[in-house]
Amino acid sequence: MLDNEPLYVISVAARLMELHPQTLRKYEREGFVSPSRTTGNLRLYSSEDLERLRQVKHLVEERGVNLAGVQLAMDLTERLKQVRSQVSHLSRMNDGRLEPMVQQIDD
Amino acid sequence: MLDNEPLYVISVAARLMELHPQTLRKYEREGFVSPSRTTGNLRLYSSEDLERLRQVKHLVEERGVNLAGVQLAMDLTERLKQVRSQVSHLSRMNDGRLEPMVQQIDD
DNA sequence: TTGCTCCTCACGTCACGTGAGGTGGC
DNA sequence: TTGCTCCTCACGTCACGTGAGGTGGC
Repeated sequence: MLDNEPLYVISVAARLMELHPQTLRKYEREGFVSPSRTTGNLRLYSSEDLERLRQVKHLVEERGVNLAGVQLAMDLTERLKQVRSQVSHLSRMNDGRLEPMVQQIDD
Repeated sequence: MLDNEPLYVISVAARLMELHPQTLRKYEREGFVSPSRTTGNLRLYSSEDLERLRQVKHLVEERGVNLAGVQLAMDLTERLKQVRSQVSHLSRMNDGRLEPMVQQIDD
């Protein structure tokens, strides 16, 4: 985390994300995001927090997934990311002699 | 598909799966399962169909995922399966010299 | 004929978003 | 003080499961 990273209180974060402040609090309760706090207990959202919120918002609004589904999808996406990094590691060990078997599809 | 594979009409499939017949029809409408049909248009569920239903039932009942989330989870699981097969292929090419970087976690 | 199947429509329940209400400290 | 924040409670809406109702063919 950078020292001069911008941080946003909930009203600003909510406006930036076009989400209701109560929704941000709910997503925190669900464990999707963990904003830091001021000594006065006010939430401070980092760019990283906003990025997480963007992912959740996309799954909920665009894809109609409920919060249990968001949880699962983020777990699976994380695993996929790990296994893909393993593929890229193994490919490098193979000195570029192999073609990828599976094309990466991004959505 | 085997010739002598057992097939079940909806009442039997529903009893085996402990799901309401209307729920089976709904899951078909959602594209989670595609039972074959008799010439008289009756649904016939194969063991493969039941396995798909088992997965859906698990995600819905145990994990609380809605149907949009089930769709997404099954897509991601399929991709994970493909990438993992790629890992195992690459590992074999490496002649067993490498340790796996990532442990497979099954749930 | 009986008991199944097909379909559509409707209702109860629950999750989720969001507003209200009361509090307290920059 | 004002306008924010904190929290909890409550309500409207929508998705989903499931029942009813009417049909038709093994």
